[in-house]
Amino acid sequence: MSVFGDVSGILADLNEPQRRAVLHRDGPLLVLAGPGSGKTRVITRRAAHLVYTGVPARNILAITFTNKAADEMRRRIEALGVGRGMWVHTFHALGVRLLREFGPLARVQPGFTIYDENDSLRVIKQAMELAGVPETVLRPDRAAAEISRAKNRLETPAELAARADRFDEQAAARVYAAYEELLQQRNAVDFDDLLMRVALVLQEHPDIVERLNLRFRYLLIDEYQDTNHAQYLIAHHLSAHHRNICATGDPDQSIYGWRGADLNNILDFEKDYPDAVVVRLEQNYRSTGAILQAASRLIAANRRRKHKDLWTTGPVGEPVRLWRFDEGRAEAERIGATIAEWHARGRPYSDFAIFYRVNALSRGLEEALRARGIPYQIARGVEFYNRKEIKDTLAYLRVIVNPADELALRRILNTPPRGIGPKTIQRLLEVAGRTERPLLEILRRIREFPELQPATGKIESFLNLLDRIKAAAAGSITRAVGAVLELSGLEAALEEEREEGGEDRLANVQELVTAARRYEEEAEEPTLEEFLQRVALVSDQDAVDETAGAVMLMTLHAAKGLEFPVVFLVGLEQGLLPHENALREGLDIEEERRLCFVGLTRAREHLFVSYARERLVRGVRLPRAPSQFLGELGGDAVISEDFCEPWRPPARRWRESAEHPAPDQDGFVPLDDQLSEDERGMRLRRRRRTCESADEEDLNIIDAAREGLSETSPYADWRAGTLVQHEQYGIGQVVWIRPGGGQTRASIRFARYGEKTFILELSPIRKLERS
DNA sequence: TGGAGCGTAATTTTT
DNA sequence: TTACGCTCCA
Repeated sequence: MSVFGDVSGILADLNEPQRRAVLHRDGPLLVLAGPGSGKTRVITRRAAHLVYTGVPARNILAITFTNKAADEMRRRIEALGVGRGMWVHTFHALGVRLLREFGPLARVQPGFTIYDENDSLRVIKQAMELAGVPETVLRPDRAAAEISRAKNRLETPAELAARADRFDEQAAARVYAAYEELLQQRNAVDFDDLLMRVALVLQEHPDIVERLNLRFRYLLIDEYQDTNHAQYLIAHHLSAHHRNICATGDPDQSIYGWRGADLNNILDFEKDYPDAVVVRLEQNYRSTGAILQAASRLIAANRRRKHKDLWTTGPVGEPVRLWRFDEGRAEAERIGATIAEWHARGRPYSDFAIFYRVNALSRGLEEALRARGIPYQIARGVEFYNRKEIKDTLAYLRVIVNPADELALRRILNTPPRGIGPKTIQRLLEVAGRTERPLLEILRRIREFPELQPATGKIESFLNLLDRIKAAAAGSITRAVGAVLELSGLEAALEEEREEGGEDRLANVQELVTAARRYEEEAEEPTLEEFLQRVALVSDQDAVDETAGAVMLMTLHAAKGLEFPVVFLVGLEQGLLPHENALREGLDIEEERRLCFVGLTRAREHLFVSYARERLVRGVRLPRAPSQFLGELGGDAVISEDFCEPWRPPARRWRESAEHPAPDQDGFVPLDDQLSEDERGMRLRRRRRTCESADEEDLNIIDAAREGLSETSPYADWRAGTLVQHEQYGIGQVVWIRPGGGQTRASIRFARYGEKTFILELSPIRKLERS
């Protein structure tokens, strides 16, 4: 049965710490797994080992963050000849399953809808209207973030209100209350609810905790560093009795703090479980010695971490290359040229990946690649299930499954156009509000309301349409999807669009039919309800296909968990990485460093990091300063190459001196960004007086970004309290001012317009001079 | 009902 | 630069 034949086979190709993690049986276990240290292997082997030694597979629960990770883990465990019956889920999918079990305890009815972020934002806008909070007071996305934060901490609207001391927090609490009301009316939950409600049920029902502890006797949690408070509590409760919790993760790869992930969950694991066994996986099987050294040096600058010594028995390999350019375009073109060259020498395109901090940087790279005919794939946002035509189609099914889902109902009422315009919808909503009945019920009873008379015919044929789809849905899910497309007129509308030379969105909805068919074939007991709930949890992240034969472009966040033979990490500039918002808020610069660390450690053989001295930011050419991180990853594992044009005055070639060694025979020179903190400080002080060479300027900018405003900044003499004049808003007073990556941000309070934040370089603001 | 025109704002986004 | 949301007009 087993592919190994006997238990010892499971352990044969593991190193010592890996083996310890696999063999550990009962009690809490923390596996601190550095990048490329074979973490997934450990988890899957551990699961297999438990089964081999007598634990029924159904008693094991493995939790991941992404569907992709869950699928991968399931696949690998099954390949070991075990795994049938094992629970391998994302936190959210587990949430759905438990919510279905808990039902009313979690305030949900059968058929409940899961609102994704877009849906949720729409409902929040409606809630803001109900709560009387105008968008000028609180932006809907801010409200959404605030509510999400509260939910992650299990705070109710009342609790948020009690804690709120700022005006916008108060407003957010009121929106939160209205939002919850709407969700309840619509029998809907958002992503955060899938965690919060489960956590609350567990907190309030010890009997359920006990039952689940009996069902799941061993818990495996991956990427533990990314858990938020709700997830932490769920994990804690689910292992409260047996305490067989195995958490794997790496504090150095925690990059979702801004989404509520709490690094303390993993840092304090040993406090939560004083008897925890801790295993460190420090041997790296992925990267060359040079890459590892650079990454290790960088991350060593962080304080909030668990120390690990990453090492490899593999070759040191090529040094990491640090490229400097005059302009972002040159950076993109150099990368394009390198890929073309290497590809001509036999490397497949799929060996290459380009990472950036913000999506906006992808454009220049795309252009450069396209110009050379290099195939590339962007691991982002053409999110299948977020496409309008897909959401339209699914909305019909949502209404069938959950008649209370007003959001979906409103979406389809006039999609495709059938003469039920905003006016009619407005009236319908008024009646629904007045009578406090669900919208669908109003439609059904349309004849009772004289003011809705003009729309009666159209509404009734719409209801008739719904009924026919519902009849089809009783057959099969595939048929239900087909019925929606045919009967609603969506298909015809898309067909027409295609014939007129538009996008082939028809192909997308046909893909949905395929997805439905696949689901029906795979699921044990397929239901439309489950199909919709499953679809709601699919993300674009799942679509990342590393083997597509193309160069991969992605953000650093999307890169986590992946690896590539050749990696380019672009835009290592102050304000980009670290991002200006992290600098400005004085927030988590350490998270930015971890992000950089994640990027570096994706590379197997070759790693290029680059920055430009000027870049087009939102159409404006701005000077850029090299990232402070460049100074931290130095050492002999890194060599610098300067692609700046020699005749450009600010970008002179490196001068030859004791401090600036001549280029070696390969044309590389070390950049003195590689100096230690102390050395740099001293050197800066020594050299500031004679600012002569390009790198000095760069260093000065870094320095300025760290210490405050550059002396040469036109805003050097602006302070909090400085009076300024804005072209539009008139006279105002500076509340705070902070530089960052060639941009100076300031918040200014105007008498009439309140406080606003500006990028001074881009705004029509000048200092008010005393006259 | 849809499109043009204008103003505004601008990380990251496992689910 | 670009994307979105809003208003106004045909």
